[in-house]
Amino acid sequence: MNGSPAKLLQPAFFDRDPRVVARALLGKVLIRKLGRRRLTGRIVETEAYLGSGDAAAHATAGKTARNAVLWGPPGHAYVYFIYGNHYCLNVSCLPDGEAGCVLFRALEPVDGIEAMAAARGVKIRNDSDLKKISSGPGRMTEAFGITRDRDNGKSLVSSKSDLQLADDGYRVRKMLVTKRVGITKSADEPLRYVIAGNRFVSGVRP
DNA sequence: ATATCGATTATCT
DNA sequence: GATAATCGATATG
Repeated sequence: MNGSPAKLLQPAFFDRDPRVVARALLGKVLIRKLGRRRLTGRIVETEAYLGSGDAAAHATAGKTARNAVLWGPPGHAYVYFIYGNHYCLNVSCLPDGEAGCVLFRALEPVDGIEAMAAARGVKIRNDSDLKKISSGPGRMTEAFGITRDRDNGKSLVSSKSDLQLADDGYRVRKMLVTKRVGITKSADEPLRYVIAGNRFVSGVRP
């Protein structure tokens, strides 16, 4: 449990440019409700994907069955399968009819750490093993049991949803902006946002 | 410490 | 038939 009660984010939070939303999401929490238990992770790394003009975005080639959620109302989950192995979670941005999203790349485990570690198949022997739970887009979806069948198109801002985004009052001190990871097109755009110094950011750290 | 590579499948050319 | 918003294992310095 957490000291301050987490407040569910509103649809209007996501009815903005993905770059604004991606920054604003740092420090917020992702919650998976499992009966009376819950998994919680703090968002420490995001990337913005825009509409037309962003060659790296799935929206760039137009609307298809796979990416239709991107054109839907803001605050909904866009989940896709990648590299034959992994799911990635995004949240739709901008008003209904406009495409754009934020990719979640890493979470700091908060609640349900044992359950998440089990879902990932990792044993927590020491402090650094915690990073294996949800530091990476494919890792965090596995920890949360996020799949396309289960979660694609689902609202992340409904009190009835089992997957939610909320604000628990945490304040981000400093944020860094870098290039996005793992893409070949539009690879130099500064659209990745991380909480400075947070050890759960994906990749190698100094 | 960094580098390379195989896994495995939905989607698009 | 090629590619992909990745991960984990293995090899090498």
